[in-house]
Amino acid sequence: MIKEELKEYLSEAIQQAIHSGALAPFDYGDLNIEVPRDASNGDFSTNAAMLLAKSAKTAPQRIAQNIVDYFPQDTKLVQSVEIAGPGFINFYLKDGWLQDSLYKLLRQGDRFGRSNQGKKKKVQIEFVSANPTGELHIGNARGAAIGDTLASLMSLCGYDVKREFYINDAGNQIEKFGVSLECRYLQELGEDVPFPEDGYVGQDIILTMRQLIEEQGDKYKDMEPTLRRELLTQYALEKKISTIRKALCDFGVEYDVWFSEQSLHDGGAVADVIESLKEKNYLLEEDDALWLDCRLFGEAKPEVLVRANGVPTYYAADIAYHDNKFKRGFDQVIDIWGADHHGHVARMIGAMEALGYERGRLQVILMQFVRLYQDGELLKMSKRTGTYVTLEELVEEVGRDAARFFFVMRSSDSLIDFDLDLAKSQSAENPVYYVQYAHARICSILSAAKEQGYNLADLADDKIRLALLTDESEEALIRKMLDYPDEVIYAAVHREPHRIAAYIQDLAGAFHHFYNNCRVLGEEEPLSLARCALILGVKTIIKSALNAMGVQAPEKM
RNA sequence: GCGCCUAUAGCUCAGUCGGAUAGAGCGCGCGCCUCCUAAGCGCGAGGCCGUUGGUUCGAAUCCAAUUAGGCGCGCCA
Repeated sequence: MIKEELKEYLSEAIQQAIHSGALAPFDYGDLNIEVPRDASNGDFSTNAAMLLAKSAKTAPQRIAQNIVDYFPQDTKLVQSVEIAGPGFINFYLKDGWLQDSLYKLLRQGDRFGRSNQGKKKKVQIEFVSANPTGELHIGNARGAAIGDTLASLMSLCGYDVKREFYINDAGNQIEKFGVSLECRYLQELGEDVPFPEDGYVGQDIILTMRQLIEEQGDKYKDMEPTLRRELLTQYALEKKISTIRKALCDFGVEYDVWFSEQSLHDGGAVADVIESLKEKNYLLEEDDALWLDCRLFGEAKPEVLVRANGVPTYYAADIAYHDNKFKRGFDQVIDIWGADHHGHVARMIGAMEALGYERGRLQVILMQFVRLYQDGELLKMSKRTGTYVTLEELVEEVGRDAARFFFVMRSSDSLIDFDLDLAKSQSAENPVYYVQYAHARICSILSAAKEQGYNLADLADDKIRLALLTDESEEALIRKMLDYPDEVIYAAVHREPHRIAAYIQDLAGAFHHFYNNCRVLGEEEPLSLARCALILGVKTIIKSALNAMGVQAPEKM
């Protein structure tokens, strides 16, 4: 809000300078106001003069001087404007602006941090979408943490966000799954059946079949194999999906939609989308298979859509799925995939373009892998062989809050080495506790204040003398608090949820610094009340940010 | 071989369309609880921002090359 105001003054100054002939007319785009790292460079600053030097064909210093000369004199906000370094323009605001801003922040309460950046644009975020043939592993946990947090942040920014899980309940994997299930089923009934070489050796599917036998006995034993596999698969999928749903729910993630791949085949959507690609002349027939000519949108080679055996590929189904997303009216579709799906990105985006959807409406965020170490050895994770650490185990080991914070705080571009042996000790050192501790401390102070008879009913009232908050640590804290809405927007717009984790650590740090510098209780009442108001604001922001990350904000620790 | 991601303090990582003296946590050294939660705070040591070249007023950030690691390049998903 202050940045916007400064931007207007700045733009006014440039126009005045041009109008009076001090500067030759030129185009200036979006002006950038930032908060200097070092407060001695002003409360706010802009590098506009340096950026404009080229298009204005004038030295940065001269532009800066002209802007300063024509800067509005009588604003209620700005105390002074000066030029520094190679052409920075630094703004110093009038005393009390921080405290006034804090007042506005407090009036907004838990709406502080929300914005209309997204203008209710309809956004769908698809994440995790793990094969329902096994349990969720630690890599899925990362995707869950990132996707859910991004969704929350975008919601705060005024996007209309839906979370979606795509269930791969069709195709080859499911066939193999069925064969493995059938084999385990028969083995559990005492038959000597060899286990398929590429089957799913996980213990979990043995347990699932055991459960089936307990519930329904051996009634599938003499059934026709194809039908039997189908029924066993159906049974196991339901179990698996509900297990997955529960694990995610325990991890704090709830989806709006669980979308079945099979439904796309059954409903004819796959056939339809192939037909429309055919009409647009994107298809080739070769070796009895049907290919999408990806070269038409810049890819190296065609890709199979329908195999020689008549079965559509995963790619074909995924095109139909994304077509379906846009047909449901989403303006923006975001997928979060593991790095191993990298090769799939360009051809999915290309296929959407081929279908006539504007480039940019589908965006894919790739996350690098989580590598697991144990006893210094790399563990190869594989769902098929059943060697992986599950989401449940992770939550049990390190706790949901620590796990979510850990995954959200790292950029999705970074490869994570996760050492199981250190997981627990790491969790004790996890920065999440630093942030939660700040929240708990505040709660404790506020409840003590209440006990001591302070009236905390309306700390956002204009009778609270926020002007008393002039300690260096108080002002630094307020500055940090004021950053929150911009941080949320930045994280949401750039799809970088890890930034909010970094921000909230900074905020907690500023609070702890304040705590060690100033006493809240036991001062003269007006000051104590002002400080109560201050920390209430901090608490609100921490809670909002942790909530977006799916992390608890405890009242006590 | 081709494509994508990564390389910043001893370790794990941030670093805002290129901007002012490159930051945090952990670990290490010193100090701070008669006081609202010491899961905290303060001070200090620790950097060729992988390497080389380029772009410009200015590069950890952009471009090229190169080295190392991860991932992908299937009628798998």
